[in-house]
Amino acid sequence: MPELPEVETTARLIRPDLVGRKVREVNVEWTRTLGGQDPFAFTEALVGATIVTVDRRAKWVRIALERRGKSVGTVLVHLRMTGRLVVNPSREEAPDYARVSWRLDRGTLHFLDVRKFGRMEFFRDPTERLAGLGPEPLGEDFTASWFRSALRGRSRALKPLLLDQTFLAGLGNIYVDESLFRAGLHPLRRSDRVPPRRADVLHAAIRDILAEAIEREGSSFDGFYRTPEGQPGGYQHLFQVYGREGLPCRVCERPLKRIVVGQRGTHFCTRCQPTPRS
DNA sequence: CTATGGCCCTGGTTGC
DNA sequence: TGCAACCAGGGCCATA
Repeated sequence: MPELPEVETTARLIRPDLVGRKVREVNVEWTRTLGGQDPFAFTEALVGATIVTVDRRAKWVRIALERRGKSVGTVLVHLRMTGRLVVNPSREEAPDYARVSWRLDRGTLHFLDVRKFGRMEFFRDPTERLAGLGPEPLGEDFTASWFRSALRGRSRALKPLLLDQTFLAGLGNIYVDESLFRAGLHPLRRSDRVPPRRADVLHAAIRDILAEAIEREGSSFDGFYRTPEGQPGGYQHLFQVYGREGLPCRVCERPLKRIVVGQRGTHFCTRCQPTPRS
């Protein structure tokens, strides 16, 4: 499932094929991908516009558009579970599971999505849509001291709190489990009971793991995530706990455990991440 | 504020 | 072999 590293990789790899391109035609094959927006209005907003930037905020890919040198809006793409963005040379037939396609003056951008949870939405000003998001884990705002007091200010279990995009933006199920393992923290530990020193370790773990995963172009393990070029990522080879239920912990060799927390599969080591007292 | 559960979706896996 | 039930899960929403 695409999380920050996979979305970052996607944005980086499609950017060179998109920046400077003009949208010639838009095809909406699955209306709900537009998240309730009218397909005609969506198409009208895009056709004739030129792509000026492609970047990422949280798990959103942002594609900014202009006309005659003036900004006209931004398309936000959320890959959710199985979404992918790929750019094909023009004239090729739309690949399987193409939900929205943009024919460009050179090539075609396809939004592929098996499970149809993904979204592609147009905003004149995307600020409001992104307003509630927490800080970027790799950004300057996400400091150890901010994190320490932010944890103290909440009293939720770490796992759901780190998944909460309004608290911290970009983590998903995989990288939360991996970060908690590296920091030696149980997923059900309450955030306000994390000692400051340990909060610092978790802070570093989150940043280091995300950076390492970006270096390896994300994680591929279930046949879904691929880079826009069709290649699997490489970080799955470095998983310590995710998807390793029953296998020996790489640190202490005790079999790893899987529980369900907030309807999410949660993987951890009972020895390296001791159970909180209450 | 926090917790829980349903919903959206489909392909792959499991169970009989 | 065939088929139905079940599962994964990010974000959002309703409810307690």
